[in-house]
Amino acid sequence: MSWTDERIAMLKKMWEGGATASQIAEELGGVSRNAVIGKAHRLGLKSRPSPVKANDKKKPAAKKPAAKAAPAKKDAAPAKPAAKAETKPAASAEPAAQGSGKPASSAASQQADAGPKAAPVQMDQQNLPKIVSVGPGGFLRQGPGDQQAPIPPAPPRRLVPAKPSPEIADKTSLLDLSDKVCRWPMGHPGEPDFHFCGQQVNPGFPYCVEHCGRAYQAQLPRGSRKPPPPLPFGGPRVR
DNA sequence: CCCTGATTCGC
DNA sequence: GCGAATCAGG
Repeated sequence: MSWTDERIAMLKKMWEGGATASQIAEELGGVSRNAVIGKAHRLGLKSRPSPVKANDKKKPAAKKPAAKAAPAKKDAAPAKPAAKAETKPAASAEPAAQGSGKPASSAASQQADAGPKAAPVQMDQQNLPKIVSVGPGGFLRQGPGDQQAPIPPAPPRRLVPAKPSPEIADKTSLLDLSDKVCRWPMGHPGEPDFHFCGQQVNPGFPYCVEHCGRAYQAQLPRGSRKPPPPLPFGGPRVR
């Protein structure tokens, strides 16, 4: 697989959106988690709340000199790493049946990218796992503190009907996203029919009125673990 | 164990 | 430029 513009765009979107490298790799398909990370770095998108980089030593000089040069090839290592528990190399799950055209409405799951600054959902990288509502894929969103009013969705006004705007007669692709259109994902990235809602947004929200209703449903805490990323792209994919 | 991202380095 | 191997923290 090569890094086409689309794939790179997808990578950026997801990476910036908070999706993990694994999720990105899985959605892109045909690439490993490492490939995604490597590419991300080469693209300059680096650093994000990395679990392994929590420490802020004033002396960054602390590297792994001894462990570096040698480990690459285990030169004189007497015993090889018995535990080569490398997780399965993401088998590219390409949609085999394309001709049948599956309904994308099955289950919207992915994220919808970082919304406008005014978006009710804050994208704080260090935010606390306060979960109270569910987003696109069923993943949980942040707490009320980050969400302002629970739901000021659509007051009165004549709201955009369910008919698509003329400007978005066709599918709204990843690259067509803007502050004006609903970013609710339809289907999954990487799939042939993946696109975004594209409706006119509910002013102040990243989604249209209809999807705001789905995005901001309150859901009280439960046994639900999984702090969820701010804007998880690879939401619980329905498989 | 699992997960995460970071880094290195041979290709 | 790419990504597997590896490292290292949670």
